[in-house]
Amino acid sequence: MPELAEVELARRRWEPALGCRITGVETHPRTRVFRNCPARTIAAALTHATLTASRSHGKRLFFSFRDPSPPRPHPPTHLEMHLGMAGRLLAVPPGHPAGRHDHLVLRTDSLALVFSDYRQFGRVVLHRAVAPWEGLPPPPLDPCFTRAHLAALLGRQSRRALKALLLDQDAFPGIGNWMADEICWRVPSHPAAPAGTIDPARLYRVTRQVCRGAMRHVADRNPPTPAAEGFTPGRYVRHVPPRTWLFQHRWRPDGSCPRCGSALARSTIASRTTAWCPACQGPVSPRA
DNA sequence: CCCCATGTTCGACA
DNA sequence: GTGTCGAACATGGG
Repeated sequence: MPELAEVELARRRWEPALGCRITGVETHPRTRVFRNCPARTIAAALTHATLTASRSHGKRLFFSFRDPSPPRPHPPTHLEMHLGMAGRLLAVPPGHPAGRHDHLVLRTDSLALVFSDYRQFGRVVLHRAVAPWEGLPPPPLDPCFTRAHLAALLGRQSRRALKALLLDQDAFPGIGNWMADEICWRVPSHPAAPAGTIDPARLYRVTRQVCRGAMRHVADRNPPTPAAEGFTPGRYVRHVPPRTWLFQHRWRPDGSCPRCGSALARSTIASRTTAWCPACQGPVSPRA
């Protein structure tokens, strides 16, 4: 699921509970999403706390909580989540029972907030610190992600394949496999082309276009919660980018380029299945 | 049974 | 130090 727009959508799904007090916390009896942190520690930190803020940063999510009890200054509580390959955040009716793949359920009076992940590649990390998101590299839609910043990236890693660089979360936080292909296709440039051969201004424009478009089509058009009362996880709708995007064609066995109609090529580049248009982007990997 | 999957991490290796 | 690659993680779908 989750690249930056899906992650932002996940954040919005929990947003209706802003200002709500957590009345109870349930954790899956056998889960690895908390990694080394005992589930009891998570539950203890969040029970009776109030959800005060949330933010998404690339593929990371942060939820901030205010502790009720001690009036003493103490380290703030932040919950960081990563959705891995199959993680989802849902808001369901308050009494909704935890399902087989629900690893964390935060109960409030009006909603239950669920972290669900059947593959368990996701993770949930408890931070007891001030602003754990500080110092992270800027995602493409961050004001700090400037043309100069991108040009410096391309210069520093000029020999790396463009796709490998796009997938590097220290360089392009929030870009994943499908957005990387979408960006290469729009530049247009072969995914294996050395980063140093790419025009920084062009890549900057296309990267921002794809990120903004993904936000519009995926995060903005999918409502945070289903409209109907008595909703269940299955009632969530799913909007994806339109057919003018490579996204809609990349997995079809007979997929063709939405720009020129040529048959798409598919092979493994940067260790990931990659789709591209041989006519628009070149049939083989160019050399530096 | 086989293969694949919008991700990250770790160890091996050129 | 660089950069790449395969395996592992756990589960479901074709």
